[in-house]
Amino acid sequence: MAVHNRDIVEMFEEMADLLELEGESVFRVQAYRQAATTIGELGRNVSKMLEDGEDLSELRGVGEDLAGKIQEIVETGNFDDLERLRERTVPSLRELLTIPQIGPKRAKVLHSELGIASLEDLENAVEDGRLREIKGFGKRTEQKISAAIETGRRKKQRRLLSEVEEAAQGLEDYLRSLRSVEDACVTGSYRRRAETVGDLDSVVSSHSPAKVVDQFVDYEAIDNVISKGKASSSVILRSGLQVDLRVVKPESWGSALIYFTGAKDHQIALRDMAIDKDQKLNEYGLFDKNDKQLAGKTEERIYNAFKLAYVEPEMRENRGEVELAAKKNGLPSLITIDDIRGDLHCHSTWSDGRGSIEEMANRAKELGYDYLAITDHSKRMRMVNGLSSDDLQKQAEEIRKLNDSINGLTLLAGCEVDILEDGTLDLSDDVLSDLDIVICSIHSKMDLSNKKQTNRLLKAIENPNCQVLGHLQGRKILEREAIDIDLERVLTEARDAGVIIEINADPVRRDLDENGVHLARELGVNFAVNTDAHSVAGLDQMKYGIWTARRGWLEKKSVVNTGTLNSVKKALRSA
DNA sequence: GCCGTTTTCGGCCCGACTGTTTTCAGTCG
Repeated sequence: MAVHNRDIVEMFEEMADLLELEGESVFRVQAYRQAATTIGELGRNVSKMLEDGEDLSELRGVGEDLAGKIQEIVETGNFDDLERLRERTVPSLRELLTIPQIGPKRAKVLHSELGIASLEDLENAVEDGRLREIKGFGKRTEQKISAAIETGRRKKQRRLLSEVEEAAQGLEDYLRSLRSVEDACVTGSYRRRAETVGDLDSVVSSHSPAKVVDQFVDYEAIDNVISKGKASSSVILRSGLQVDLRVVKPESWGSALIYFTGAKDHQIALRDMAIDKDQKLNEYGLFDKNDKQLAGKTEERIYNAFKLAYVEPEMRENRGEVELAAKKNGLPSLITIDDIRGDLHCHSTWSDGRGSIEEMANRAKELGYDYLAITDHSKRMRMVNGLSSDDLQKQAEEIRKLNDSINGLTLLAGCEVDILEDGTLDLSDDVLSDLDIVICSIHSKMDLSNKKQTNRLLKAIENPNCQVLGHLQGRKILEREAIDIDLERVLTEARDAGVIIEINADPVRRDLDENGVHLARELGVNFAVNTDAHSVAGLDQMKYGIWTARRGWLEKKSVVNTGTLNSVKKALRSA
C-alpha cells in the first residue's frame, strides 16, 4: 500500500486528539500536532524520502521516536500505538472537539457523566436539558453548545481567501472610520494570504479600547456577538464568518500585528529569541526583565530589536525565515504584482471563456501588460468546446490580424492542450509546433496511481512541444485533492527539459501549491504565474498567484512573465 | 515527544474572556 503524507498527518492528528482526551500531557500532544504540521507542509513524499535513505528525524518536530513511527506506518500501513489507543479510549469523542466551547476536559466529563460519545448523543442531551445536570455546566454553556450545534459547527469551516476579501475590506474600512481608531488591520491567515481563512483576526490601535469595542459590536454586518470584553470581542457576521477583534494602545500596535498575524510558530520563534535574552515578547511589546518596553510601536522595530530584517507576512510560517532574517540580505526579495508584464494562460469565447479575444486583450492592456497568450482548450475537452487543429489555425490567424491593430500589447497564439491518459498530447506535433506557446494540462483521469500519473507527466515532458505545465497538481482548494504524483521527479525532469511550471492564479487552484513552490524553487525550476482567466474579470486574479509565489519565497527572477516578450520567447523551449 | 552556544534533563508562549464560582478552570487564539 502506498502511504501518503496525508495518511500520516491524519494518524498523528487522531493520536493527538485521543491523547488529549485521555488527559495526556499537553506537550506530548503538541509534539504529535507539530509533527503532523511538518509532514503536511513537506511537499515531498515521506515514503520516497525513506526509500532514498533520508533521516526523518532531521525534520522539524520529528525526533527519533516519531521518525520510527512514521517508518512503521510507511512499511506496514499500520500504527500500533494508535490502534491500542483507539481500543482503550472512545474514538468517536473526537467529534465533540469540533464544537466550540467543548475541549478535551468537557468532552471527557460529558462522556463520564452522561455517557455522551458522539455528536448525536450530545444533540439529544441538549434537547433533553440533561447538560445542566453536570457540575460546571450552566444555562449559558448549554445555550452556547446548542447554538454551535445548530449553526453546523461553522467555526471549523474554512473559506477561500477570495471569499472573505470583501468582508475583510469592509471590516477594515468600518474600523478605520471610527473616530477613536488610530489604525486597523485584518491580520491572521488573511494577511499572510494563505489559501484558506478560518476567521478574521482584526487588530485596532486606539487610546480608548473600550469605546472601540462598543462601536465594533454595532457594525451592521454582525449577526451575533459571542463575547465582548474591555479590549476584545468575538462576533459572527451574517455571512457566518467569525471576527475576532483586539484593541491595543498605539505603543503596542506593531507587537499586536506580529502577534495576531502569526503564524503561531513564527511568533513563537520570536518569543523564544526574547526568552533567550531574558526578555519577553507578547502582544503588548518586547519587554526587558523589569517590564520596561523595548519595542512595540511598529513591526519593524520589533524585528530590529532582534537584529532581524522585516519579514513579509506571507513568509511568516517558521519555515526558516527567521534564520534568514538574521543574515545580512538573507531574505529573498519577494516578487510583487507590479513585476508581472504579461499573462501566459487565458481562455476566450473560442472555447469556454466568456470574453472575446479582443475584450481580453483590452483588459490586458489596461493592466499594463506587454503581452497576453490566448490558450484555449484542445479538442479532448468537448464539453467546453475544445478546439480542433482547424479551429486553432483559424484562431491563430485572427490573433495575428488583431496584433496588427492593437498597439502596445502583443497577443501570443497558444493552446492549453490536454495531456491524455497515456501521456501523449491531444493535438499533433505539427499543429503544436506552429503555436507561440503550448501549455500542457491534465483535465481527466485524475485518480490514476502514483506510478501511472507520474509516467503520464514524464511522457508529456518528453514531447518537445510541451513548454509549460499548467495547474500541475490538479487540486481544487477545499474541493478536490491533488493528483497523486512523484512531484519531485516531475519537477526535476521539467527543469532539465526546460519546461516552465505554472503557478495558476485561479483562487480555487493556486496550483502549484505553496509547498510545491518551495520544492520547485529549491530544485531551480522556472515559473510562470498565470490567471487561466475564463473572463475579462478573471485577468484581475493574478494577485492570488502572486501570493502563492510569495508564500513559496519566489523572487522576480524565477518567474518568466516578469520579463520582456523577448525574454519569455527565449525561456520557452523550442521544439 | 521534542529539543539543546543553559545538550541527555527539564523545560515546553501566554494572555483574554466566560461562566459559574467565591478564587478558578476551561477554552481559545
